[in-house]
Amino acid sequence: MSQIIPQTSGLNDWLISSIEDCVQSLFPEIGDFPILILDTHRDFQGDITLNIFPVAKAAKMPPEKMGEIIGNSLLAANCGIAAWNVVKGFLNLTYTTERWATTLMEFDVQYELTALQLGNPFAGEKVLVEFSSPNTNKPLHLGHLRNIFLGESLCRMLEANGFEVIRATLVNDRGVHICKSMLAWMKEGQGETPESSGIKGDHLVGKYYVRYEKLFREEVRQLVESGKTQEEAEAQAPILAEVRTMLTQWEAGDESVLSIWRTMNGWVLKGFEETYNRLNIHFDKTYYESQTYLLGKEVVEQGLQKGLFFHKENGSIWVDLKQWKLDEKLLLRADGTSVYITQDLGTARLKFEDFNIDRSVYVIGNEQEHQMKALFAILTILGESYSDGLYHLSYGMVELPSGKMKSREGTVVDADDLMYEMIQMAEEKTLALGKTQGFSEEELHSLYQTLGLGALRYFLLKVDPVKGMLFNPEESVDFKGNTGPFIQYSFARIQSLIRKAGLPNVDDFSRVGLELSDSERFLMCHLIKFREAIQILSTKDYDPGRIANYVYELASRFGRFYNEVPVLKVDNENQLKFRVALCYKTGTIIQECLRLLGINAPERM
RNA sequence: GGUUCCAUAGCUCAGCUGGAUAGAGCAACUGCCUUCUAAGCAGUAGGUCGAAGGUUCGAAUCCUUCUGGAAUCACCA
Repeated sequence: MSQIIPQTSGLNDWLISSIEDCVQSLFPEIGDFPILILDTHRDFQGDITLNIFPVAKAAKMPPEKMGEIIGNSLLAANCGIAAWNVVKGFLNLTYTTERWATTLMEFDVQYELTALQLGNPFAGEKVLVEFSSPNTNKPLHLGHLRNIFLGESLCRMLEANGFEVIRATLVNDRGVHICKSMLAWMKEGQGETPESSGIKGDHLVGKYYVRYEKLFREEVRQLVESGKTQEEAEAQAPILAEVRTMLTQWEAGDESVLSIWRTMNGWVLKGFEETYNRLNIHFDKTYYESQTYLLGKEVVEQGLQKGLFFHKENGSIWVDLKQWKLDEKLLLRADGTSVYITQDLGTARLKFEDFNIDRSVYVIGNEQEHQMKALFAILTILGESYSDGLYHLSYGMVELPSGKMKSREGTVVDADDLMYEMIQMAEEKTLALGKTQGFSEEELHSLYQTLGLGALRYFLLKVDPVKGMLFNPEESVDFKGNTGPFIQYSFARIQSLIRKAGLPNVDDFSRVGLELSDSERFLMCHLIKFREAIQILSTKDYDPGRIANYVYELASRFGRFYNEVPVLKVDNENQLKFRVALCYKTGTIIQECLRLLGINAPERM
C-alpha cells in the first residue's frame, strides 16, 4: 500500500514540495510555515502564485526579498519553472511549456476519479441519502425539484468519491392532509379517475386537495356570517370534523376508507413515477410513512428502559436535550400515540437495519432544521452506530415574486408544467438558431429534453443550498450566460472539433515547436483543479453548487481559448495534437461534471 | 421572547480553511459570423461587501454589538 496519491492536482503538489525543498535548503533553521498557493491574479503574469507572507515571517525576512530568493532558487533548480516575478508579497510563477505538456498528457478523467477514491479514507462506507420525500396529496412542485436535484447530484458526488450510496425516499402517505383530498373527492369527485378525466393521477388528487380548501373556506365564511369569530369558525367547520373522523377510521383500519386511500395513493404514486422517470431519478428503496409510523415506539421504549428518556406525571415520555441547547422534547403522548419525531426515530432505525449504513443523509428543507437537530441529538443519545454520520442537507425555500408557494391555495409552480415549459422553450430556441440540420425527429426530441431539463437543473443547483431562491415565472430560466445550455454548448463545440480532428493520439507526442498562449495556460490552470472541485473531505462539501461553479468557470475559460486560438488550423503537428488533446480532455471533464449534476451533455446542438 | 440562518453591482448569484485593484451572468451600450457551432468572444458602464467597533502585516471572510429579512420553538402532521 505504498501507492502515492496526490491529494489535489499533481502539478500543484509537485510545486509545493519543490518550494519546501527549496526553503529548507536555504533556511535549515526555519520552523513550520504553511505554503499558500493561489491562482495568479488576472492582471499579473504567471500560472500560479505563492503567498510569501507566511514563509517570510517564519524566516524573519522582508517578503519581497524572500520572493526573490525563492524565485531564483526555483529557476536554478531547473524544475519546471520558466519565469517568476514578485509583486508585493506574492511570487508569481510560470511553468515551462514542457511541464505543462507533460501535465496535460498525464491528465485523465478516469485517473482523477480513481485517485479520488483511493485517497478517500472512508471509501466503501455505505451512505443512505433520503430525498424527495413528497406527500401524496398533491403533485410535485418547484421546491421538490430543488430537493430532488440536490439529492440525486449529492448521490453522484458521493459515488464519485468512492462511497456506496443508497437512494431512498420517504413517502408521507398518511395523516389529515391526505384525508382532506380524499374527503373532497368523495364529496364532489363523482367517481372521477385519472382514466376517466385524462388527468395525471397526482394532479387529479391535488385538484381535490385545493377543492377541500375551498369547501373549508366557504364553511368558515358562513360561520363568520352567523356571528362566530374567525378563530371559532376555523375550529368548528363541520368538514374539519369529517376529516378527523376519517383519520380515526383510517387508523382503525376501516376498509371503506382504506380502499379509497389505496386507490388515490396509487394514482399519486403512479404520477410521481412518471415524473421521476422523466428526470431519470430512481430510488433503491421507498419507505412509506403508513408502514413506519408506529415503529418508533419500540425505539422509545428501549431508550426509556436504558434510562435515557423519562416519564412525566401524565405518562408522556420525554427526552432532555438541554446539553444540545434544545428544550425537552416529547417522544410519546400520554395516550401512547406517536408524534412526528417518534416516526423519524423508527425510520432511522429501519434504514440501519435494512442496509447496515455508516452514514445517513437527509435532504430536507431548512424549515425542519430544528426538528433534524433534535432527531440527531436523540439518535446520538441512543448511541446509534451511525450517529456520527448523520447529516441534514438543508436548503432554502424557493419563493415566487408573490411570496411563498402554497399548494392549498394553488399558488405553486408545478414540476410537470415547468418541465414541459422548459422543454418547449428549448425547442423554440433551438429552432430559432437553426443549427440542427440532419437531426432525426428522435434526436431533436432528445435534444430538447437535454437542453430544457439541463437548464432547469443547473438553475436550481448553481445556488448555494442554504440560500433561499427567487423564481420569477415571467422571466423564466435563461439559456445564455451562466446556464446549463452554455456549458452544454461548450461540450458540443468540443465534440465537433474532435469529430473533425479524430481522437488525439498522444503516445508519439513530442514537444518540438510547441508554444502556449495565455488562454491555453489559463484553461489548463483550471482544468487540473477538477479533483479538488468534486472532492468530499467533510460534510461541508455536500454541495453540488461548487461543481456547477467549477464547470462554469471551465467552460468560460474554454470559450476564451476557443475564440483566441485556432485548434485545427495550425501547421505545427505537435501544436495541433496538443490543442486537440486539450480540447478533448476539457470535454471529458465538462461531461463528467455535468453527469455529476445529473445533466446530459449533447454531442451536437 | 429563545435558537438558527441570510444580507456582496439595478436584478440573480460566485468569492474555499483571512491575502494583490471584490468577480460572473442577466438587463443597457459598443465591436466581432466568406475561417474550427455567435446558445459564443472582446469591451464600456455599474460597489461604502447591511452598520459600527475589534483582532493583524492584511478582513467581504474571524470576534462583539446593532439594523433589516427568513425559518423554527405544539400531547399538529
